[in-house]
Amino acid sequence: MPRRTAEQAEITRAAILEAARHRFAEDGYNASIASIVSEAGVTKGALFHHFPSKLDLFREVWTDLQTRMGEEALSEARKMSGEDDPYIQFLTGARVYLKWAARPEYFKIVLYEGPVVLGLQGWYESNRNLGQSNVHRAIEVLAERGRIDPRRVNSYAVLIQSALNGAGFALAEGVDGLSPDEVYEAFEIMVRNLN
Amino acid sequence: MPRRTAEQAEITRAAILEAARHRFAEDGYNASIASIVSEAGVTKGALFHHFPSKLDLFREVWTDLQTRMGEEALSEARKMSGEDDPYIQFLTGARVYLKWAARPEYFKIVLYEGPVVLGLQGWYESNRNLGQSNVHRAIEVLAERGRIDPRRVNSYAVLIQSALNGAGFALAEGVDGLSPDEVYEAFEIMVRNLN
DNA sequence: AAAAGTTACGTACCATTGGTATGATAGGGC
DNA sequence: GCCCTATCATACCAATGGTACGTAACTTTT
Repeated sequence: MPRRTAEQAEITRAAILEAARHRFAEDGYNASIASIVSEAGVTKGALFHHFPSKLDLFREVWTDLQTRMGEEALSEARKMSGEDDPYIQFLTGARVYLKWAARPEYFKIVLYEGPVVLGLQGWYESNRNLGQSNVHRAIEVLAERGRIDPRRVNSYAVLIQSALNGAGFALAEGVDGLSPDEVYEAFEIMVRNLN
Repeated sequence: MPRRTAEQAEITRAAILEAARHRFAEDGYNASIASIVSEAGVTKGALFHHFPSKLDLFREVWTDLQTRMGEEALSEARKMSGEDDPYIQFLTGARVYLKWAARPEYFKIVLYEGPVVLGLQGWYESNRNLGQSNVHRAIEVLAERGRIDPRRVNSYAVLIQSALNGAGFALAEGVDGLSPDEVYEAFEIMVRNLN
């Protein structure tokens, strides 16, 4: 019984996306298409009608998660302080990020499988657009305020971004029983002590 | 013409390992077995005789690279200072690590594909054994010397290890045209300023 | 030294899986 | 009411990891 209404088609598409998110989070990218369409209650025909390839499907799941995390970070930063101090925004963003990193779906899909599946350049660029730019801007602000050596802005930006990234990994993995708050506190101190 | 001498067999095995390292570094884990045996000049039979599965082959390539990097770090640390100060050893290890991280084969196989292919637990454990233990020990030393708050040892260890890891990524990617020395200097300052 | 057993492969085949080609049916524009 | 096309379902294809089995040479046993 093909050719449903446009509304129905949208539901189908959403069901596939959701199922894909579940399966990818569970089994990584080698979750089979069969298992995805099975969970979504459709067939391969529907999937390949809505998405050109498995990779595109993954990319869309990835983008969706990234977007939602970014939105939460932004709205949180806005409500946090009326003024828009990039440094405070950065810290708020870091906090939100650590929270999301501990969520299995976000962690497994965006942080863990994402880079390898989507390729280095794509992932790194996206990550830079989302995170690194914030980090870089925050470090620059510190340099402008005379708190750190301007020549080390680029290096610091990379190190800080990486520390945050890996902290997300460690939290998701439950290393040493660390909590997000605990790690965030140490992170904040580390950044504050740069010079 | 089967059943070569044991010496010949070892050559075959080494050829497969080397070919696998090349192919994995080039195309990642989805480098086909066919391409590996082709480059090695043998057939699938030889490969599956020497290695139980593609995954085991990858793991062996991975381990080999890790071992060689670790040995260089160790020998470098030994020749660096007669005494064995864990903190100096840690810094030396960091330097060597950054150098290796910029090498395509090490980067692509160990850092990039490794975690996803081998699974989180395996990679993380291995990584903890190799790097994190050094990092953790170094941070502990800093705590013992009263330089940092002992309660933050675990958090700092994760953050520092991650910063180093990601710095390796960034260097291999050539982000912002950073050089290993430059990043290492910033890294050293960052660690020194912890409290 | 000949037989027996094992190692080191090569070859043919199998099962899974991403992707495609084709077809069918019903909703929407004229 | 008719036609076009969006929305799927089904049957099929190609690539790939892995296995089964064969075979010849080295090693050990007697």
